[in-house]
Amino acid sequence: MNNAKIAAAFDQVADLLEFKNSNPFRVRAYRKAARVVGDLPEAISDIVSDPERSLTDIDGIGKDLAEKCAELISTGHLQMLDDLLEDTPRTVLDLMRVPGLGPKKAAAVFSELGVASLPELKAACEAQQVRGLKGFGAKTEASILAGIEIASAANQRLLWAEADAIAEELRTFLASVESLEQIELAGSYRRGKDTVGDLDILVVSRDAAAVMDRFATYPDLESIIGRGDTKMSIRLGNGFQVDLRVVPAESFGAALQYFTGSKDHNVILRGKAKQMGLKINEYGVYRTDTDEYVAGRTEADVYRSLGLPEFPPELREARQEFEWAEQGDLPKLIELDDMRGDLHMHTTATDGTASIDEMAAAAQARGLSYIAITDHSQRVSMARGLTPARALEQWAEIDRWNAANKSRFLILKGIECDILESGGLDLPDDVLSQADWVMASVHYGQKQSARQITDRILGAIRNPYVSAIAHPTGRLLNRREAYEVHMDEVMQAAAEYGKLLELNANPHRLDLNDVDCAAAKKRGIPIVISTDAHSIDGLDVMRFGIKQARRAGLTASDVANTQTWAQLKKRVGRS
DNA sequence: GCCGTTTTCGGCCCGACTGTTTTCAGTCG
Repeated sequence: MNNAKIAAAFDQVADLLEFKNSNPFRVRAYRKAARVVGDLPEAISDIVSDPERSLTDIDGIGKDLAEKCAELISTGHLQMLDDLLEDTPRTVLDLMRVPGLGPKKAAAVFSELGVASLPELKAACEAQQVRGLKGFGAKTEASILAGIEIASAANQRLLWAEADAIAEELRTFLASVESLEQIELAGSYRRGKDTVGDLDILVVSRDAAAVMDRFATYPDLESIIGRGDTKMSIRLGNGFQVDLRVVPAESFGAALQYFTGSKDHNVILRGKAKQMGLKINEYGVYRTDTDEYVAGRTEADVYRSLGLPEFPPELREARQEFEWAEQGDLPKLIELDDMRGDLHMHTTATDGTASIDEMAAAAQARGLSYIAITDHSQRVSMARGLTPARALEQWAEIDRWNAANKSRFLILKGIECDILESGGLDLPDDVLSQADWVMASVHYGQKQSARQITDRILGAIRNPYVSAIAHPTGRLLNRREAYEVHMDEVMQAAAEYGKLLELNANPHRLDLNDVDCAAAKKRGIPIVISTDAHSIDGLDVMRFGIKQARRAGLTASDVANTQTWAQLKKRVGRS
């Protein structure tokens, strides 16, 4: 029972309690516990089994939730959740995914009409039964009907990279409004979350109506959800929602802070304001007693008025940022310019589309001073993985390239060596020993048990020629869950054997995730951020990895490939 | 259900918008 599963159980309890119209603060307690457990950079089970420690030391975990964690770990079940599920079928939770249908209205259709799933809801709307309920009308019924399709869509969240493309397009589109003075995107997009549920645009304009009119003509607009004096929401063709808010200039910083969130970060901020005799909303910071405006023009002003540093958006997750600020050691987060090398990429030798020479030129053009060519090994037959002979042949070619190019740019002889299903590596040690840089990764047998997969990875870590584990959990965002793996054991071994872990910057992977990267940092394991490029353009995904690294609180010194190869070489045991 | 240099009880962030109302509840972020 890992942290993610405990968090999922608590989240489900929160959903069901909310549906049952329980005390909203109790619901919030479960939600907060789910988040705190999910964000924790160490295993709950480790804390439970340590007699010196107590879960109640974790903020948001009291006596009751500590016991529920212990119950989940020892039995694999939560009696309370099982009981709740007996009262309420799991499918009713789908009802609350319909925009406009919250817990109250969902409960009403369930208890009054016996509607327990999206298809039943659709039928009830079409039979015009829903409009008869108290608090419902024909318009509500119509909007529910329209919303069912949105709720049925499997993936509501976009990859950050996809959201980024839309965000930049919208920014350009709205920038042509003459009265527009400032524009910024907020929300989880600005915080750099790996997936984004919607976009929040903030603008300052003398003429709000002009901005909204322009917004209403956005080419990909599917429907207008609502429009008021200061707020307008639209839905795009892909179902993605975009909110636009027009705020006065003296409130821009406060609004940006407010709508960037996260919600939990803001709750803490408000609490702190309250203690100082201040109140804070999206219009600014005000004195509680006199309502006098204190700050709001810039985010820095808002935070300063509360005696806090301007947190980078990526850190605003109510994890450790307030603690860091208090101790005065908010980390100086890594930036794209800190990167000196890229240690994971493919060429035409396997499934890439560019040659070694082309990849080297493209990497140089991007300001890097070294790369590792890491084509697949033979087991990955679909990609024509390299046999020992072909690997040695490629490395000889790289030697010739380095000899011929007297520039300071360096190509490393690398390999992405498959960790076989049966354990062990896909290439013999006498071949691996001739590489400068060996990444080991799991591609097959991802459905094996956590024990099997963990042992395979531990075996790779113990191999003296392996430098790093690539995409350590195998997840593909919106497509495939991470395989089962005991990450705490992997990290312990990585720390012990001096091996590195990858943060794969491909926007579909972003693997390790932010929480695991933070855990690695805590254990002193260097992270290598790499693009896994299969083409020249593939080298440009580095910035997505940097975003995620920042969310983990990583600095340049936590990331191995901010160093020169001469420095890094010592770390990975090459002489 | 959590939490405590105002507290072990009584708080727990706050405002915009919509639809159904006729002063407000529900939803959302």
